Amino acid sequence: MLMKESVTEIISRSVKKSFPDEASMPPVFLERPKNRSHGDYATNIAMTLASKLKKNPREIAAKIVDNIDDSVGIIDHCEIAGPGFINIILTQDFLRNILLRIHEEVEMFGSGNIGCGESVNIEFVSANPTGPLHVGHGRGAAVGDALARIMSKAGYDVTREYYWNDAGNQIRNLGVSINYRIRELKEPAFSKSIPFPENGYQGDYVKEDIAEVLAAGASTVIPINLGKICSLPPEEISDSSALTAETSGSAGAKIMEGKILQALENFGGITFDVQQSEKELHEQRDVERTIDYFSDKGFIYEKDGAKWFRSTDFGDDKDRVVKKKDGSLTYLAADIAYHKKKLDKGYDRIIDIWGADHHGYIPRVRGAIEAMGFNPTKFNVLLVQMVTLLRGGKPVTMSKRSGEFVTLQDVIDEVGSDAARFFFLMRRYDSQLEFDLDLAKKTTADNPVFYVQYMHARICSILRKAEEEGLPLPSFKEVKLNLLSERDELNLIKFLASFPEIVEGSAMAMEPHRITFFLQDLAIEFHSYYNKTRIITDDVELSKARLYLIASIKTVVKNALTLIGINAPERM
RNA sequence: GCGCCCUUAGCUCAGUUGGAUAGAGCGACUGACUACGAAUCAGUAGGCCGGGAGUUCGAAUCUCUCAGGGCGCACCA
Repeated sequence: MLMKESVTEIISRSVKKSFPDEASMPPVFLERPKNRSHGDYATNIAMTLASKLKKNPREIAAKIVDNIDDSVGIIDHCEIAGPGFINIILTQDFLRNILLRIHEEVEMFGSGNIGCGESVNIEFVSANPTGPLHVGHGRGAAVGDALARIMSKAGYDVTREYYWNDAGNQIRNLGVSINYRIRELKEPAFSKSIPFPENGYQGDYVKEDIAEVLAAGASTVIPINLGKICSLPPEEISDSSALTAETSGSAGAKIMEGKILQALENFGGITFDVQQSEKELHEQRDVERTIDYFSDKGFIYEKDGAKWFRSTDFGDDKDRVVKKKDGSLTYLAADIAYHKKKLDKGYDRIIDIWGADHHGYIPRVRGAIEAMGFNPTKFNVLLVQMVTLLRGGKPVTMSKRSGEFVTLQDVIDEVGSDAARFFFLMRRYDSQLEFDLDLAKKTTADNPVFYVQYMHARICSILRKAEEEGLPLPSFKEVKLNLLSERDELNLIKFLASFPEIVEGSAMAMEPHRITFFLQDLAIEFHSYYNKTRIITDDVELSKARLYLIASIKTVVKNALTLIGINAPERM
């Protein structure tokens, strides 16, 4: 049980005991006061009861405090402050015993069950397989992966999913781009007479990662007809309706999918439980069936030769086409089928992580979800804001059209996976992020990721040193924890004790950045403590107690870093 | 034109259900190495929480309005 829960329960019991005649009482909420002199926890319950009971909040508070029955010895004492806050001060013994729990639970410390096994599907990245991942995708990946880890830790049953948009026009556009590059490889003069396809993908990867591979016959996943591509009349190379375009596009997409998954693997080992292909939804007629299902329910009508989803019935500002005049299905149609498939699997909650530029798309998908009878509040879209890379204090210019952009892999190669992950999680996901590449590489305290990892390495170093001096990490029985009586030491213990609550709050609010902030705050506290306090002293008992403390810190730091997919180095 | 998000210290940002004197980091300035990692630490300065109105015991937080910035408004994906 969380420390906070135990305290909440004690206060709740006292509230009931103080006012037994009241049928219903508002729940007790505890907060951590910003000001440390206001205790370890504070509650405003007396103030919220004041209007209901028509009494002075301070009187109510006094009564509640009087009726507190704390047999376990968690609460040292309470103070009534200001307009009627109850400030709660915990006993030092109770706090110190948290260290025992950390040493017992090790990597499990921080786990909780606020999720109650609720099944959650988190879909993230889902970048189109028409090009490499760029920095924006990297942020989505960092957020999604961390959220999945955090929610798992908090007791949710998490499924991680990637949706491949491997069908439609963009794949054919990729196909004509590939065909053009293949032709160019085979006939060096080709590009002089025929211009590059208008909607084509200009990036070098089309040439280097796809066309060269296919031209060499190296990919066998989807066979392409090289002879046909090379014998096409030159003006038809840009014809995206040609079968060769689709085949080459699919072959190229397969190659890109591999590259994307590899980049994610390199990014702190991001993997997925489920990968859903859009093409497959079409091939298995899931999309057609979903439209039929919507038709049966009366959500579809025909106008101007197209089929429309009546999304305005569900809060959208206009109805949306699902089947075009030419008989082809829209992207939305497939996406509805895709979400139906997820819902049919029975998830309690669906979380989609999208780039913020897709926000206009939410009402129609939410509408479709509501139309399927799913509670729309269980469908969450996290919109991840854009990233600006800075080098030398100046934004790095990127243009998707010309194919000049910095890929996620480039950033990983330059600053490392750990720093990239940390930087992507240094802000709330919904605020724009400035990513300073120079800062991310620095090995000084200015660089937050370094500063945090250094805390871990430093602790490891001290523990090694202690061991060399014949002071191995003591067991709980050999430690006199009451020697940890410095203010800094108790503060550090409080930090560690709050970790499970941080995880819980982070999971419930779906805000991974809270873990990053927690780590930075803890690092400040630790480095400061280290600087004014010697861990290894002539006093063996005191040294043992302090070693026990810093070993606890090490465990919590490692657990927190793991939640955001970052290594906890023993040496740097 | 309509819709969504944003505006907090010089810069980049936190601020959990509305709570007490609004917090960090960076940058700036002043200090600390016979040391378990100075790859660090201690201290100082810096604010009308974009403006205005409302809701209430109480607002950075909720509502309205105005200004400034970003992003969307396809039978594209």
